[in-house]
Amino acid sequence: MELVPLHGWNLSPKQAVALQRELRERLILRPPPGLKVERVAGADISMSRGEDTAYGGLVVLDAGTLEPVAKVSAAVKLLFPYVPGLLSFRELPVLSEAWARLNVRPDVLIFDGQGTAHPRRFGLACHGGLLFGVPSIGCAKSLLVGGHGPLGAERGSVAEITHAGEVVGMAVRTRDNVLPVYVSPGHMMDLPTAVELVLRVTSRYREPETTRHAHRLVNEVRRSARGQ
DNA sequence: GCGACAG
DNA sequence: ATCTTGTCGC
Repeated sequence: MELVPLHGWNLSPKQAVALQRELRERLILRPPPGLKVERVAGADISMSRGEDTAYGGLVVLDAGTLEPVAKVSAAVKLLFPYVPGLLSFRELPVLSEAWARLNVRPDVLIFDGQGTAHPRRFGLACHGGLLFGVPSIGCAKSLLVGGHGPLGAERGSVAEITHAGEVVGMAVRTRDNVLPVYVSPGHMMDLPTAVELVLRVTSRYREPETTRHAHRLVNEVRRSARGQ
């Protein structure tokens, strides 16, 4: 699939922060009118302890059956360190390579990380959605910023995530009596739609099937690339 | 200055 | 993210 030319990746953390402040102005925090979700994709990366190579992958699922219809992966040398708040600069170079190899366009892409639930409202899902030109959602396993009140123990229970007086996302219980996931819109998305979609692609496990498939894919790719 | 801190 | 054994619970 096509990439939207945004910028290079050889940046300092300082430059990355400045870029986030610029790029966030381009975000559209509402879904395209009449959005029909027939294909949902997940993205993830994997790496080994002392290695500097990252493996990135995307898996597109049929939204009705949740069966994979396309898988792509790539391996790239890591350029950027892990800095809380700047995760996209570490993960998107590899994911871009994988995206370029994809020949099926998903209607929505779910990232393993935050969307607007970010100190500058520009998490991985926002950056990725903008770069790939696709509606996107952030679905993280833990919070980066903000907090939320209690939520019911049943699947479907939610609680607003607030930060600096703003509602930036939603804690969502995807399974009864299991820790919630943290959902926030990325690009071309709003919070209610993001929550609805995450629940739609989550069934037997805490995390969306998209994320689980992508996670398995990149780990398989890394294991089979090991030693070569 | 002190802690918190997606993956 | 990754490194790892056992263990609690449905």
